[in-house]
Amino acid sequence: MSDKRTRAPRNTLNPDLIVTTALRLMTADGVEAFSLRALAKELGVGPMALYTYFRNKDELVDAVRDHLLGARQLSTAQGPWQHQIRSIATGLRELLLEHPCLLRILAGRPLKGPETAAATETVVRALREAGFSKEDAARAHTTLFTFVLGAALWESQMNAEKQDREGRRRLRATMASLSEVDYPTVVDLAGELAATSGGDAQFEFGLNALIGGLEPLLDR
Amino acid sequence: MSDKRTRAPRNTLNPDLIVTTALRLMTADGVEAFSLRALAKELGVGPMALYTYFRNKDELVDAVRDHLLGARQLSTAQGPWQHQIRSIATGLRELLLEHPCLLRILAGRPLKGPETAAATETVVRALREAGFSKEDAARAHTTLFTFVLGAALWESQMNAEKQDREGRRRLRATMASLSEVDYPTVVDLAGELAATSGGDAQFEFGLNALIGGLEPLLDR
DNA sequence: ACCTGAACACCGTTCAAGT
DNA sequence: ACCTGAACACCGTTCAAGT
Repeated sequence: MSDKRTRAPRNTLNPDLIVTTALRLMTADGVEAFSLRALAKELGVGPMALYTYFRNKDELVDAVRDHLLGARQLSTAQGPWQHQIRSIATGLRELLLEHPCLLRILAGRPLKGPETAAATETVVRALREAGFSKEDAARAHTTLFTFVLGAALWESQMNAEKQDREGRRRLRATMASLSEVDYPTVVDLAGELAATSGGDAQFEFGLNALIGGLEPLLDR
Repeated sequence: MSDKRTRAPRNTLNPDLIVTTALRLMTADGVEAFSLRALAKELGVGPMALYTYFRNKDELVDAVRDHLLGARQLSTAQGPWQHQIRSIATGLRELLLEHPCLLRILAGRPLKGPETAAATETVVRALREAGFSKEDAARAHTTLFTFVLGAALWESQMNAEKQDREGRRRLRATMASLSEVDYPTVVDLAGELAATSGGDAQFEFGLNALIGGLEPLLDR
């Protein structure tokens, strides 16, 4: 792609092209492997060309994050609050699993911007309309968000580990190495615990527990 | 400390010294800033000296993680299952907040080893003795773990952002920039939402909801 | 305004070599 | 066994300079 013999023409670049290409590289090789130099080479320009559009690497990564958060349109589920927040949470998990790089970006830096305001609005409005207090609605929202983040992060990591057979071997070897004397219950539940490393059923179990635990707050 | 004039004497290094020093550097400057070269300089040796004890950087980071996970002794709380798992979860959160680098390590790679078998044993045993099914006990355990991970990760990041006044300014500016027309509920709950970015109360809210949501499973 | 090349101060890791 | 120095193939970013 990159033809280093000629100077890149003017306006080869624009923010959107940069972000899209960056996302492609991150998806292919992972966020940790992503570098400005590799991106520049892919775009057929020198590394410094990127600095016309982004002040530094962090800003570019933030732009990729905002691109992904903005692309997916929100669930507009109606009905009971349980159904509404379940729908938002499920949608967020799907987005995060579809784009592991987004997950890593979120796990690596705080959200400073209004990138998630729309999702937050839907969640807290559903809760407020259902009758939750201001404080409970706010706390429930963030609990939901951090749960989805943690669950997706863990699931994504375990999926990555299970990609190669070496990883699967390590996981099995670890379980087999556990002393039945020291950890009798863990050994007894080995199969069940292994099944919790990901999947829809595991996520829904947690989500159901969380939602179920919020219901009593309405009676206060 | 590092006296580059003379050759480092034999056995200046040992795994424990390396891990302890690495942890100190990570705590001071963050995991992302941590490098083998900086560690070697701090120890007064060449970078390659470390390779006698660890195959590569990842293995050393894993060793730091295992060091931290092994150091803290587990809660041995007795009594109702709710109290036992609450105690484990609270202890894990404290450990993670005390050592943000551990949090970043856990968020960055799967646990392959039996590092957390003791904590898992306590949780699943408490649940099994309370009458939960094998599957529910396993799922509840992982739900609890991922919730603590996500909550601590988010809290830790928001804390970091609020460290410097620039970060606090950004957070306030973000909230102020939100349109009351588009996000009326978010604007209305601005104060309450800001209060959910961390703290014991926020964590306990989520933990209570989760535990409360597990209770009905006992009646099936 | 938009892209470049050279340079700086870093990385992790391999390889061959000292003691 | 334990530590070294030189080298390789990378980084992000600054600075001065082209067009």
